[in-house]
Amino acid sequence: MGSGTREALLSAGRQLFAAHGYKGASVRAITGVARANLGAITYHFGSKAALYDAVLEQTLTPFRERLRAAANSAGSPLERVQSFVRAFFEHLYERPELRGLMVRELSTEEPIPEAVLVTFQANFGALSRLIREGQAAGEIREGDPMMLALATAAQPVALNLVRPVLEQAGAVRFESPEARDRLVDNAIRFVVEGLAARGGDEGGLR
Amino acid sequence: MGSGTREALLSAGRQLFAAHGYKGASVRAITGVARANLGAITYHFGSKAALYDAVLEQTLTPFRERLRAAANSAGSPLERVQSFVRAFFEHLYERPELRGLMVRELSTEEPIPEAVLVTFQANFGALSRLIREGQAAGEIREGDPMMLALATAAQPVALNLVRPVLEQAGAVRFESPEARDRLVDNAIRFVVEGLAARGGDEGGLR
DNA sequence: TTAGGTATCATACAAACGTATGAATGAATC
DNA sequence: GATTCATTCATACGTTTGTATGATACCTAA
Repeated sequence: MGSGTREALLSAGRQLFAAHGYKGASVRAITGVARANLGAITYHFGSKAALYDAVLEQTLTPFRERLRAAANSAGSPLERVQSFVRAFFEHLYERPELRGLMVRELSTEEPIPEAVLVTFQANFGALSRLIREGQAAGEIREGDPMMLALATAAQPVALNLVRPVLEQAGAVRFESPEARDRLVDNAIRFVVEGLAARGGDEGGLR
Repeated sequence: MGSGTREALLSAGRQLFAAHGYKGASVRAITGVARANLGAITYHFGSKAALYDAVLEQTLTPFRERLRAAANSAGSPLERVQSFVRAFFEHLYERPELRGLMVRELSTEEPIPEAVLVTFQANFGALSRLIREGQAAGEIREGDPMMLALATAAQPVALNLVRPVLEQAGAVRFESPEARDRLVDNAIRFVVEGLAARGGDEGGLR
């Protein structure tokens, strides 16, 4: 076991950094939630910034791997694009902290941490390759694969970003699983319509 | 004129809040950029929080009005959706600070300020109404107009959000106007494909 | 029991924070 | 020329920040 303190700090850090940002989450608040001593972060990680990096790494790695797995799943390229988008949604739903961390990282003007760049490139690369395959198979319409990948990934990214506003504005209820499913299905349908080649088999796959 | 100091504070605040967040932009930094005295924010706005609210209001109002104008422009509903999306992109491009402010506002877990909610509801409402019209005209496919509006707005929202990563990752160059145009055109094409009714006139409008 | 290393603890510290205060300034009003 | 009022200024205050320090506790190996 060594020390559960280290893991408690990572967990509290993930939660508080996501909710209040790097500056908004104080060392005292984090150690408080983790039921650890004030000096615990310095001892286990060296500094607050190092804890933040560790949190980012710990959060982004499973995300990266999940999307890679979805991209390599069974089915035609366009079907795998759908799996990819669905996995994107699901992962963000299951790990609410990821949203806050990701968004806060992107909104800043400070240099973007390595882990974020790596994750972006991996996910974005996987999706563009998938789209290129789909074009070769005649399943996806013509167009720059990178641009199409961006437009595709925009669905899970944006819909999760605006989630708190949707809830607070009362426009769409995310909490109910049925509403969430409808939203995800709608996004996937939208993506398929946006990507599908309009030759022979009309109407897309779903 | 009264005092250019007030405007200088708003301008510096807009810039620094967007770049570094609320907590990251100190009163000393803001008054420094504005070439004003340390006490100037207290004097002119009462507090740092009040300055932030003023910045938000000053930034969001023109945005709201621009999108409303685009939604009410000439053309068929689907053409007006395109104008809406294009105006969305253009406004975010012309006012880079809006991106940082908006995103940072959405990533937080604190209650969302009035001005943000109002802006969201106005823009989202205008877009859903447009889509409903398009459905009535047989120009836009079936589906919940709110869901379709979300999927549509996702393009400008997400593509602007990830902009710094795109630039830093070297994936897409935003700085060059031609690349930007290609990106916007691609997003609009994607939206039209995603929305268009597939009856009679195949292939969408653009 | 003793020694040694790891972890936790209560504090202390300097720096940065937002705000308050009262004096100085300058232009307009009488 | 004196008065008034809005503004700017230097400075001080009390908090909160991240980190450093040295003592204490705990477990393992001798």
